[in-house]
Amino acid sequence: MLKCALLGFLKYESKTGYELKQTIDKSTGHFWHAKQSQIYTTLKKLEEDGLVISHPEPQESRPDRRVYTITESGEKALQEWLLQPVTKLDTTKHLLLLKLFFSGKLEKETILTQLRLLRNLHERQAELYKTESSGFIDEIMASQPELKQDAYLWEATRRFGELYEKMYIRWLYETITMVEKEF
Amino acid sequence: MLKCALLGFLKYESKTGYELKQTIDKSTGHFWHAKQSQIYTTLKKLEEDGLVISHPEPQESRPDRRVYTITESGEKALQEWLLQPVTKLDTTKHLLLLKLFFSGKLEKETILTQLRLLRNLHERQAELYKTESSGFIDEIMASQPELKQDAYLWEATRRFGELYEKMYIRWLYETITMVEKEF
DNA sequence: TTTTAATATATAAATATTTATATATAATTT
DNA sequence: AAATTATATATAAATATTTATATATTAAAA
Repeated sequence: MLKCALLGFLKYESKTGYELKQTIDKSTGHFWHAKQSQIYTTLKKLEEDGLVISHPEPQESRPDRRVYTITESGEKALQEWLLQPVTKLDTTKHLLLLKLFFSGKLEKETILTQLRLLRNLHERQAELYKTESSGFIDEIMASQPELKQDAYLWEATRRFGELYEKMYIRWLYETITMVEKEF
Repeated sequence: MLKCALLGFLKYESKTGYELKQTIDKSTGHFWHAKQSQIYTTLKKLEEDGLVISHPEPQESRPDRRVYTITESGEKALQEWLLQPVTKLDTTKHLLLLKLFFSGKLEKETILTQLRLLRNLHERQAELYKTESSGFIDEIMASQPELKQDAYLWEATRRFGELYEKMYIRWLYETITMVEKEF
């Protein structure tokens, strides 16, 4: 699936693996991330499949960069993927829940410390989503009005993160209270 | 990490790969799932590492089963893992969000159809969490009171699923409304 | 009563992902 | 001025996960 994500970004503009990593971290990072190494190997596979082409770009002060460009065949593959609807729930993995599930014999304080630690992390993350906030739709509509719909959808994914963190924090408070009372 | 999950289950009781698959599907499935093939290969690795041992159990009417039992060394590994706190947010992957992120140029109706389809799926899932509900804590406390704390934590993971689906559905309604208005 | 579906058991091959490592320059700190 | 950290570029090896396939019995449907 990372293949499709990379095609998605390259549709907007040609990029190097390094730049794609930066872009992903700042945009889809919270719902679709990738390590740099995966990006590089996936780009290679995309090129083998003819969905992108690359050319090296000499630089004076840095190692040469390899810039990837989506091909026509790549655009077709992207479009096909976009049109194919998602028909199953995501099966996500929650390490904290897994650990908690098996923590019945741990000390009360061990569990509470864990839950409070996570609460801090999620509260910080929730702040990030809020400050990242939605002002950028107006900016984009002023500078690149052809991206209006894109901007609304990007905002929707940010909003998901915001709601998700709120929900998570609420659950952590509930669960902390429960452990304090019942353990 | 599946290794640890399997150890967690085997700590309660020895099981075959097949049984572990059933157990996971009914308990941790919504926050930690695994394919049968992964369970079998992971059990093999656990045995190589000496964290479980297995013995074949002949059956008349079915192929022999191989029953896995946690070893002392496995219990130690499990305990170590449980005590090591989670210090990072999960980086989950949301296929719908990824697709939506790149869907700015699709037809309004294509996007709405996709979002409504997902809403149906999530509403069904939300129902499942509600009916699965929390009555089982009382049952367990009556039959196996030594599992009281375990039961409360299991219930907490179910509760997470319930809140998560509520949040997801709320976001879907919001997003559908936004697309109806802005596209 | 033959076929199909469900139960129970697993392996092989392919794909995806992470961790560790490598190289070279620029900027910053000691 | 030397050491450290950050930027920019990637590859190799290991691990995790999914998809496809295999086998044998029982129960259910046609």
